[in-house]
Amino acid sequence: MDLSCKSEYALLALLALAANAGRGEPLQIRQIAAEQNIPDRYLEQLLATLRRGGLVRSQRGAKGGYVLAGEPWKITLLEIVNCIEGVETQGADAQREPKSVEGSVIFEVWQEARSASDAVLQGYTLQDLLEKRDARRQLDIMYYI
Amino acid sequence: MDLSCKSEYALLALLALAANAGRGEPLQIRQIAAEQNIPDRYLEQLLATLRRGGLVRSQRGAKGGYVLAGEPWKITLLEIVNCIEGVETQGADAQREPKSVEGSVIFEVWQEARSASDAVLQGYTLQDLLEKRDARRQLDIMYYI
DNA sequence: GTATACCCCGGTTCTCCACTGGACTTTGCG
DNA sequence: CGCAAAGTCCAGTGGAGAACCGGGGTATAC
Repeated sequence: MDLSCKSEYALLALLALAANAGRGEPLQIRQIAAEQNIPDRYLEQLLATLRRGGLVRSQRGAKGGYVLAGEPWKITLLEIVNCIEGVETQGADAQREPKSVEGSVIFEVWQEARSASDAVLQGYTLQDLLEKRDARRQLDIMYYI
Repeated sequence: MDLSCKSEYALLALLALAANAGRGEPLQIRQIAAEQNIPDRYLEQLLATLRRGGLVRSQRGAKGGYVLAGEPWKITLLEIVNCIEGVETQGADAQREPKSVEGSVIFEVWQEARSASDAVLQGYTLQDLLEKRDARRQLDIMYYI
């Protein structure tokens, strides 16, 4: 599981939504895309996927936009990645039936490695990322002085 | 880090070489390719990469072939994957300079996840895989009865 | 010297990722 | 109502990389 553009864009967008969660107003695609340097037509697809996954809610029409569907401290990075990277990918991985004993042993080890990295991703929520970002900003100010 | 054909083929080939390590005779590409169902011209490239990485040694000419360069219990899966998947991939990952604070925070989390899965891969050697395979074979016999 | 292996380099096909475009629908506001 | 501003759906493109194949060269055992 390497970091793809897709996942990174989705994370950035959700982070922007989480930071905006206090105000009642929804954020629009153009705004998120502009401030995070993401191609807007592409971000649109990702937000649609996140909506179908139930992670964000959308408001159509003028003054519309997107809001986070849940609390920032309840949404883990693993949920986000699983949603954005597609469940059918897991299916394709699972349905490759092992042709040899060696193959299935290798596959088991890889699943273990995958579980390990999934556990890390499950250990972080959007809220955690916001806090890490703020801590990082403080650090940057320290360095600037 | 998902399991690619490349890595799986390389693992299978090295497993065959490890199982053959007792005898002094080298294994030939055709033999490995035939018994593991790997396209031989492709396997040739992978073995060349493994040779340049110092994981196998080759013997040219008639009665030639490949032998493991080291002891099966000293070669970890992480070494193999790093060798076969290319070091320049890590470079490309590392050299993507973060454009925003959010981006670098995300990147750090992903590195942590990567480290976790790398640790799992480092915890297994070729010898371990051979033993897992043998245990699996015993299980299959039990089921057969 | 010849057969048998590895060695090197290049090409081909195919799939997927990142990205773009256009037509449509829904909503707010004058 | 009518228009503009937003999201929604579907369809396509371009480039990159993965998997694979072929041909000619070189070393080695017999």
